[in-house]
Amino acid sequence: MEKLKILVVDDESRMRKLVRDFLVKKDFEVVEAEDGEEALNKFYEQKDIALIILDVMMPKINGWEVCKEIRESSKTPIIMLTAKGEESDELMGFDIGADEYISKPFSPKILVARVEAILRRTGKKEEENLEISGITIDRLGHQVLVDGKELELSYKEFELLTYFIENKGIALSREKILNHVWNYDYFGDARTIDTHVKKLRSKLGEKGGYIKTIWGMGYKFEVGE
Amino acid sequence: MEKLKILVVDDESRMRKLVRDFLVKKDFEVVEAEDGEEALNKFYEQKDIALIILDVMMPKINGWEVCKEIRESSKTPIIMLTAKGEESDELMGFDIGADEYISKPFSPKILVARVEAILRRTGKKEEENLEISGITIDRLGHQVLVDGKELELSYKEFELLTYFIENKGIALSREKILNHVWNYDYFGDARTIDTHVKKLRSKLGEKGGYIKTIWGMGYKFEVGE
DNA sequence: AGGAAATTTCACAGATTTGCCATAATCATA
DNA sequence: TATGATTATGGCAAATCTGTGAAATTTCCT
Repeated sequence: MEKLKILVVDDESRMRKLVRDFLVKKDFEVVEAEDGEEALNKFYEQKDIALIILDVMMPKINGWEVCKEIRESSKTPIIMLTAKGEESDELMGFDIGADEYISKPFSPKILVARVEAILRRTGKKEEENLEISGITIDRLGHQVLVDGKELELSYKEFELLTYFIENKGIALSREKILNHVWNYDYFGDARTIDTHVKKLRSKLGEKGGYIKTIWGMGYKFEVGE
Repeated sequence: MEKLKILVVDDESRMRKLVRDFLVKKDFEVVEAEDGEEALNKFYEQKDIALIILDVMMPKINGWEVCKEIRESSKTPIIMLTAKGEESDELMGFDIGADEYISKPFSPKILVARVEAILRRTGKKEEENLEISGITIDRLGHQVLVDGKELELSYKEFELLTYFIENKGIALSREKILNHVWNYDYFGDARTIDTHVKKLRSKLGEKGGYIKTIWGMGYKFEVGE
């Protein structure tokens, strides 16, 4: 699977390195820029920046300007970093369309968590294959390979499994599943899901156990444990 | 999605109306109160106030008192409105746990921006993990790790523990717990909470002691002491 | 239209959870 | 320390939820 590219903009190289290290550890690809101008250039050069982490205080063009400029033509998520919780800054941050606001000093852990949360929310992996512990989902081909061998699934089964794997580790209520895998105007019985889960589990064989039941709530796809 | 409820407290009806109009335009639901007493009542009646806008100067109970009282049992964001930018006021506002401080006169636009910023900031929590002294709550995964190991909890147990930890350090009455963790239409015995606390404590092992009993009142999650 | 495959619905058995009670243990206070 | 009030606990029955197999429907092809 392609790594997601994140543009990190800060004039302090120490800060960029810090952030980069954490992001790389989480398997993102990092592009750096040390001022607003370079940031804009890199952003336009690379067409596939998935998210931007933007320091406010920078020489030449400051963070607000960069944010505004990018918002003219793109909805790429932006996280703003500002020194201390200056209120006016915060206000401006949201007004001009930043998605998040984190004040320095921050824990890299938090930053990474936010990044992941945002990317999850905006989820832009439409066309890529998903793979997890021997199960490969080929979206374009609409087929699933288990340990390299094709697994025959019906349409709904495929959609359901894909949804599970897209959201691995996340507990999904039946209602949520219904809304995503079925049409929004489906008013049938939520227990239908159970039946599909049953078939999925059985077709997945030993890997069927990855679809865990969360009693009183729904299901969750999770490997291990 | 449900509209978020905002409680607007000010003795001047003109001011309330002004604020309300702006908030309603931004698709919030507004509840009004014209003095501190009414504010507290409304706050406790409605279980789902998302944010409070609180004027300081008010008859009966003033804004500071209201803020303090609410903070005894809740972390609901509070924005204080005070006449003039008196520093002492501002300081006090933050000391007693207000989240923001806006001095009159202010532009409603600013107020709305702050409201949105705060809700954004605090609302994020849905997606983030909570961690405290070895107990990690993975909300998305609907599971709890104790010192890295998964702890099996039932649905209610999970909800209850999450609620405790979200409000760590705050004494929670049984009624309040009931209102948050149980459905609004539950009219059973408040003693049921005791039973769940019992199970939680037992499952948490030595960490079970963090759930403290507040005699005659309810419970509180607190590490140490 | 006929038939096969895919989806849903249904009902029941088996699990798990939840709420409540009785009793023991604690606490606050006179 | 005695007493009334409040909380802790173990146990139980009722309520709730899930897994399944099978039947009922719908969809899709030919």
